[in-house]
Amino acid sequence: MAVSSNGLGKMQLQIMQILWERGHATAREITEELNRRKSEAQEPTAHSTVQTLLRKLEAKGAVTHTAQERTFTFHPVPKEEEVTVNATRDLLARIFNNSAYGLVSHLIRHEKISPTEMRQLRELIEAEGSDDSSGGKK
Amino acid sequence: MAVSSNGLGKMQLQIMQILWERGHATAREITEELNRRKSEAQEPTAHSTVQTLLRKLEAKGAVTHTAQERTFTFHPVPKEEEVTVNATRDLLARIFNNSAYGLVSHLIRHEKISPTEMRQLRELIEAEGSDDSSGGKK
DNA sequence: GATATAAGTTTACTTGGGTAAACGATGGAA
DNA sequence: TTCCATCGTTTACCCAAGTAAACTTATATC
Repeated sequence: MAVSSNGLGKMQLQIMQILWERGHATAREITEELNRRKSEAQEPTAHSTVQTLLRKLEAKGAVTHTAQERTFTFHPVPKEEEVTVNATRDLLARIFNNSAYGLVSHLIRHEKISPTEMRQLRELIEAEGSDDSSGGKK
Repeated sequence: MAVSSNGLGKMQLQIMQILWERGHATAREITEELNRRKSEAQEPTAHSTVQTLLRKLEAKGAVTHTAQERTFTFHPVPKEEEVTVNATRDLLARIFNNSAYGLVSHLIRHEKISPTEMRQLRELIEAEGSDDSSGGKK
């Protein structure tokens, strides 16, 4: 394995994201959307590459397909949230010693957060801090 | 490439972490520390594997070495913070559409944060929110 | 009906991470 | 002085991701 311990590579993740947004898509649609998203100037991804990636995604159970005539429509299997949770936990474990606090303080120190977002964040934390039964945790 | 777009694999990152902690170390020290850290029950990593990894790390400029007699002492090249920033930005870009706020709110919703940490977090955000000149940002 | 088009399938290659045995050299122990 | 432990080096796999051409088949078109 490699990258992100979601079990999904960079391209694979992008394909999943397209599927999550649309609900489902054909290989052709995915190829086009993928290339629409990358800035011109960089090589578009070949359609056959996308098909190979879909194949590998299906092999590992990340997508399924249904057939319309002779065209496949692909459906995402894992929920986006699940992948998000895994990817985040991976970073947490690998870099922040499983300290969510460590990650947040890193973000505040090193990443730009607009005043608006800062305010929202404050509200979020106020709410969560005073009411511990908000139910989101795991 | 793969995993984490720090340009460092899982093992490579662990080696770097040991080097950051100690400042420097021999291959043998790294192997031992690495295996000390993994729970018994799982296979220790062979020393030659560690040497190969060090070699690859050196090839990509992540470590350098100095020789004492016929033993190499390895030194980390990038700062830990730099790698942390990159790994975090990678997650941010790939999963959270570059929204630090999105990541933080995800953490609050899905990861356990102790009341103590929650309080520290609140303080951190209060401080940052009211005083914008804390200098950490980039 | 011949053919271009487009879908899926097969095959193949590159790169990078991880794993580790085999090998050569050297220095200390017996 | 011989031999073993230990360096570092060389060599060799395996696997996953990514890339994509080549191939097969079927359909729609001229």
